[in-house]
Amino acid sequence: MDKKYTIKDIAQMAGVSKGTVDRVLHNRGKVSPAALEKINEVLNVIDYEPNLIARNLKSTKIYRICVLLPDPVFDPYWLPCVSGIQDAITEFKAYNVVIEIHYFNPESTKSFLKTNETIITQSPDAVLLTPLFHKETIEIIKQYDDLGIMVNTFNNQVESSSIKSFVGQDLYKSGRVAASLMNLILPKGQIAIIHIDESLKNAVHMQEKERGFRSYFEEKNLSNFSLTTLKLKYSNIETKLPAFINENPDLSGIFITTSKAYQIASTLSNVTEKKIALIGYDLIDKNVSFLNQGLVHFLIHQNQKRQAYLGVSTLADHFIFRKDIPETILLPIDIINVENASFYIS
Amino acid sequence: MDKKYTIKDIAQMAGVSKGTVDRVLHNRGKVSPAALEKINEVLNVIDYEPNLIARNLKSTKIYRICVLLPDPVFDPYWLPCVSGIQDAITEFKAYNVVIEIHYFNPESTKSFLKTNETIITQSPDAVLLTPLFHKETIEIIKQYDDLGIMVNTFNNQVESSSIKSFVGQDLYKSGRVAASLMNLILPKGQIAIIHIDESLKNAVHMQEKERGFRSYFEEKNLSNFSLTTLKLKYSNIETKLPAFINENPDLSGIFITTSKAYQIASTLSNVTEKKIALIGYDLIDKNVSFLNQGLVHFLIHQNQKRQAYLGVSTLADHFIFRKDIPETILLPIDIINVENASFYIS
DNA sequence: AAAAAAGGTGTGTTCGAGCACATTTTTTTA
DNA sequence: TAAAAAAATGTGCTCGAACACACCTTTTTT
Repeated sequence: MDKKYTIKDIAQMAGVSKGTVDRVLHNRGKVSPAALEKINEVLNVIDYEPNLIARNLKSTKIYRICVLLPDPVFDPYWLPCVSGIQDAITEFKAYNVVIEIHYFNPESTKSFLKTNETIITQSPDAVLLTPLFHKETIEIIKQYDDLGIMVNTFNNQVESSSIKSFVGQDLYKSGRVAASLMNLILPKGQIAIIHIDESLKNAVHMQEKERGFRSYFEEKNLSNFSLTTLKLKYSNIETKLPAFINENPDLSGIFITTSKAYQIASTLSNVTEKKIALIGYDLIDKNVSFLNQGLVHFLIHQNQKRQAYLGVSTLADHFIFRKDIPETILLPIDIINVENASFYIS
Repeated sequence: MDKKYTIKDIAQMAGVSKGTVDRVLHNRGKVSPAALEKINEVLNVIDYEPNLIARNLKSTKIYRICVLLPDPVFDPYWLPCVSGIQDAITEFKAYNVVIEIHYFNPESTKSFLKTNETIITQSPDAVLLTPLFHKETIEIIKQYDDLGIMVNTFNNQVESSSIKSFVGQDLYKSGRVAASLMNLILPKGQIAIIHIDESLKNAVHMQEKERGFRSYFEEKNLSNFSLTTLKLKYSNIETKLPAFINENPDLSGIFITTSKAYQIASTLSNVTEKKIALIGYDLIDKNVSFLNQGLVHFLIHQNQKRQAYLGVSTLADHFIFRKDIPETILLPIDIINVENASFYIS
């Protein structure tokens, strides 16, 4: 019953040749009704699963997947993605799948567009990208779609019917998780929601997290808390943050919506002795260092490595094994404190 | 440069036949020093990676892996393992790997031994088991070793040189994680560490968690807490727990070292109105239900599904792709509260 | 009625590794 | 030096799916 049937087996059972069975299996036509019926009868009885190894061995087609990634040189946030994609490269090297990373400067739309052009000249079978620049991404995706190049996204969500799949996290919910932890650390007081970003490219990202964060406090009617939003840039943290702390003596917690918690922690430790609860995102080295020092209380792990890995591996599995590509994959919102951090760092 | 070389390519480059190349690659001998050198020269220049698909297609050998699992009928704790193994079955069905689950009654050593005998008669290539019964497991593993059957373990750790691999969690550290969360919820008071188990088969498991839990409070010198250990059985929770609560009016938190937090939560809700912080293990339905009701504050996810999956998949990867089997795989200690639970339930 | 086209079927080759076996070359022995 | 043994090397088949192509049969066209 567990026996694995081959096309040859089916041919023998149906009393035809393997060529005819092949034509039936692939709907290639040129089969008489009589033969079709005989073969279908056999197929209904047995459970035929084509041998994927044999199929793959024969196919000489090489699948090309390009990954469009912000250069980690500009932001270490993207470093784990490289490692995730390298895992995929190793895994699928044996099959006829070539995966290439193309970097762009996350601060420059021009760089983004230029790298996309390079990719288009390569005419890959699929592209995985992070839609950092909303308007430009929509344009680009349309181009890919016209060329018949499949597009998957990760990290940032963008609405487009041309996108095959999205891998990421539920940002609203992750804001709620942060809020629930903050509520555990603090009995009351003022909480600042700090967005740090040079440009506005992460705007939606950050807003969703804030929305989730606020929704928790509103829903629970926690009136002994007051929430304030603060927008900062890398360049003005050192001046604006101390000023904000002076103006808000009741401040007892800060939720940082990006991976830049370390910048807040660092500035904070120079400015005040006061114990302020910090919750941020991502296990980048500097954040973990402050976590270990006790200056950051919790980090939410967005698992970019796995996001990137899943982004390409679903594509590769689709090409090699004809697996379906799930429309959305939402990764769990991992809660990290000093005690369990080491297990998430790879 | 990325070109994939075949044995035929190497043969051509070295000016020998593919048979000779094959003998060199597999150290099968019967190769002249001259030929050896020529081939090695080529191998040093190019980066030869055998085509795993072709290798696997040829091999007619069917690998058999047996999984020895406590029947989830007796304890739903084991249910996710079944699903994890089924994932592996689906994944490796295409290759020549047959994976079978054999159930035993976790309350009966006899059942454990009997199932092992059944497995031995099947003479599989490898066995994955949960060493619930320490003494019996040691015996059994020795038997498997003598028969040349590879043994992997998961969930419970057992010392034996015959064991190839262990997949699980660092229980000491998971106790510490629980402690750090408890310390966050409570400012002070008495905390009970409750072990619930019918027999002693989980003794080591539970003790490690307790040790970790206590170590956290000792290390931090948290003198405003007092820790008490309490051992219960399924049958006497309803009587002993209320009595314990009466005797300890200062009790403000409970750490349950097994997956039976729901039993404590259920009894507690009938006995007292007092808000007692509960931290337990595992995302079984009843636990999640109490988590959603707010009666359980945190659950630590032991991810049995992934444990079981990794247990067999490392074996299958070893057989198919000759991958190394890691000696220990420690899964992350996932912190779950009501806000992020849904993402971990599959 | 002959030729052409379309329909139907089977055969044979390919992919790359692995291994059995045949063949050639070298060395040893009588 | 010839025969036997050993060593070295090459050839050819297998695994299963995919597909090209050759072949035969039936239908359509001129």
